[in-house]
This record gives sequence, C-alpha cells and structure tokens, in this order.
Amino acid sequence: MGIQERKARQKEALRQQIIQAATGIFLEEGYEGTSIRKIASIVEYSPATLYLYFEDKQAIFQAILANAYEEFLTFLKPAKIIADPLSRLQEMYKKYIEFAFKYPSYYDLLYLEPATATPKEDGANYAHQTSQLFTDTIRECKKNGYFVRHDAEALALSVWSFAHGLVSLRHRHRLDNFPDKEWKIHLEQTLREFSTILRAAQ
Amino acid sequence: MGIQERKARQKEALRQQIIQAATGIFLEEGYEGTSIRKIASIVEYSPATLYLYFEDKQAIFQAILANAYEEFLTFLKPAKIIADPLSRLQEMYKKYIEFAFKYPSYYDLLYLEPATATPKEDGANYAHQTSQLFTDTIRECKKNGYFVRHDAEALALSVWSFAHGLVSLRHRHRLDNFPDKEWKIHLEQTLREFSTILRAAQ
DNA sequence: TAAATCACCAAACACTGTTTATTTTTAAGC
DNA sequence: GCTTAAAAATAAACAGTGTTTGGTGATTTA
Repeated sequence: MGIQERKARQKEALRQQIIQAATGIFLEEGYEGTSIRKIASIVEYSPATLYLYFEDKQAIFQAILANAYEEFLTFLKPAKIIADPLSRLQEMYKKYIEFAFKYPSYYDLLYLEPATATPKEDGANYAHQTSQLFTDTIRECKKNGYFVRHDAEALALSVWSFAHGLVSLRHRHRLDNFPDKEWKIHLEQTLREFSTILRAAQ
Repeated sequence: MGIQERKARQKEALRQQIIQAATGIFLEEGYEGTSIRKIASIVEYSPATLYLYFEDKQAIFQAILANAYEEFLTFLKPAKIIADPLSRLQEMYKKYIEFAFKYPSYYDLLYLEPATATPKEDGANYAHQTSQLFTDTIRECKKNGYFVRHDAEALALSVWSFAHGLVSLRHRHRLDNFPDKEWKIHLEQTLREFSTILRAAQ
C-alpha cells in the first residue's frame, strides 16, 4: 500500500511548490501583485488546479504567513537572550522595526494587509502572539522594578503601536518628505527619543 | 461670452457630482469596494465619461482626500484652543484617534491606503502637514519648559507613530482578541498609559 | 448653412478570483 | 491485458475590475 503514501507525498510536494512560487512573486510584487495565474504559470499547472490544493487566494497566503512569522521569530531571537528585561524590550522593538524594513512584504502580510481571517484564527493570531511577546517582557520588567506603576498589557500595546506606527507610516509613503539618507538618521533619532522617554517612565 | 462660463459651471457641477457619488460609496465600501462603474451608474453617465473629468481612479480619491483632510482639521479644532501646550498635545492625539474610529474610511484614505502619489505632492503632503501639527505643538511645549532635552521632530514622530500604530492595528484587525466592549476600556487604559509616560519625560 | 468642436458612450482590452463541465491520467478488479 | 472506477488536471466560462479606442450626435463657431 505504498501507492497512497507516494500520492500523498506528491500532493504535498506540489503544495510546497505552489507556496514557494507564490512567495517568490509575493516578495517582489506584494499581495495585490500576486495573481493565481502568475503562480500557476510558474508551477506549470492550470489556475484551476491550484484550487484543488488551496481553498482560495487567502489560504495560499496563510501558508506564507506561517513562514513569515517563523522568519520574524528567528530575527527577534538575538534580542531575547539579553538578560536585563528593559534592555531586552528596547532591543526587541528595534529588531521589530529592523525586520519590517528588511522584509517589507513579510511585514505587510503579517501586520498591515487587510485580514479577512476570523478573529481567533490565523490572521489575528500571529498579531496576538506578537502582543504577548511585548507584554511578557514588560511583566518581567515589572518584576525587576521597572514600570511598577504601569499596566503591562496597556504599556505593551503602546510600545507595539509606536513601532508598528513608525513602520507603517514609512511603508505607506506617509514619511516621504524624508529622503532615504535623511530618513535613516531621523529613524535612529526617533528610536533614541522613544527609548529615552520609556526609560524615564519608572 | 457667457456660454463658456456656463459650460465651465456645468463641467464643474458634474465633477462635484462624481466626487459626491464616489464619497458615498467609499464611506461604506472603502477604496477597493468603490468601482468606476458603480460611481458612473449613480451619476447616470457611462464609465468612460468619468475619464473626461478625472485622469484615473486615484485622481477621484485625491479629490475626496482633500475633503477628508478638511474634516480631519475640523475635528481637531477643539483641541487646538487649549492653552497649555502639553495638555493640547494630549488632546490632539486623543482627537486624532477619535477621528480614526469615527471615520475609518477617511482615516484609511489619509494614512493607511497605498499612496501612489509622488513624494512632494498630494499623497505625502497631508501626512507631512499632520506631522507638522505635532511638531509645532511640541516646539511650544519646549518653549514652556517641557521636553527640554528632547528633539521636537523626533518626539513628534514618536507620538504620531503611537497614535497611528494603535489605530491601524485595530483597523487592520490585528487586535481582534479584544471584543468591542473590552476594547473600549483597553483603549482608554492605553491612552492613559501613554499620557503618563509622556508627562514623565521632562 | 457648413465646419469645427465638444460631450458622450458602446464596445473592447487586458486583467482579476473563482466555478463548472469535461477530459486525461492513474489505479484497481477481473 | 482489458475494463471500470476513481482521481487529477484543465479549458472555458462567469462576473467583476480599471482603462482605451473609435465613433456618434449635439452644440458652437465662422
């Protein structure tokens, strides 16, 4: 009965091929720029075939989303090692922002693209995990005597909002008055500024 | 030579009719949900005719954008009266966030929708004006002895990023783990939290 | 009244995500 | 090996999108 196993393997192989092709286009052209027909032409199958492997376009991107979040966690890992929780928190949102500018398409898919997924499922789930990441770190800060008068969850959302806001204003070209070179300096200045006011909030 | 004037008036009248129809659909269905054909059917002209009055879809929404920003400024006006610049700053980002939740479509068009406009023109321009609004207020704070050690522009971007981040995470359903009722409380808590750390940053 | 200009639109073009009906390929049973 | 049943793949269509082209009929000018 090795035939069914081989079939399952082949089915999974094509699934992965579709995801890979979709990721390739997506990273260069974004969500809207990635069409079923483009993906189909790369894997050399008809567009209709893709619907035997994925329910719809959204489903393909949920598979990419999983990989994107893996990438994101890997990117954040170095920050997680830092012993002092306040320094760790700062390094975390720095890395968060660095990830966003290094992988803009991944970032958009994770946090900026319209999410049609149902609340408790995929779409909002990765976002919830991210918010937990910040909340947990701030809770540790509180244990170490930082932010004693503050609410961990609300402060975590503030920090995350700052980072996400900064990134998405830039990604959506609302900060184009800063040319690329000038922007780099201003970004660093803004990060320092935010770090300063955060450290002052004991 | 009143004929050409009458013609110009009629042309302008239809232009406004198109903008009005487009705004109606847009406020209920968003940018993607607003099609040229839908607008054309409301004003009872053919889709092709709209291209005699606007270069493309984007151009129609730039006209709406102007109205949206007017609405935004009107909404912010009460905050601008406040004498103490620090209290004014706080009321400004509160009103900013309030506007975003009251007119989500307008907000999206202004700050969240992909902007294809050239840097120095419309798209980034309103955003630049918004950033100036925050920067000017913080400069006044500095004159009154607040934020003396801080850079006005960088701090302004921090504040704006926080407000925009909070709004867009919610608008893009990345905070759906908070149901509507719970969210309202958490939003207020987060605003208080941010206000606290801002006040501590002397 | 004839010529020129203007306003308008039907139809087409090149796309999009998705579904249906049909064909081709593969495996199973005799 | 041949037939039958099941599985896999697809051609073609549907309903929609933004936009362009070519042409018609009304209006203004000369």
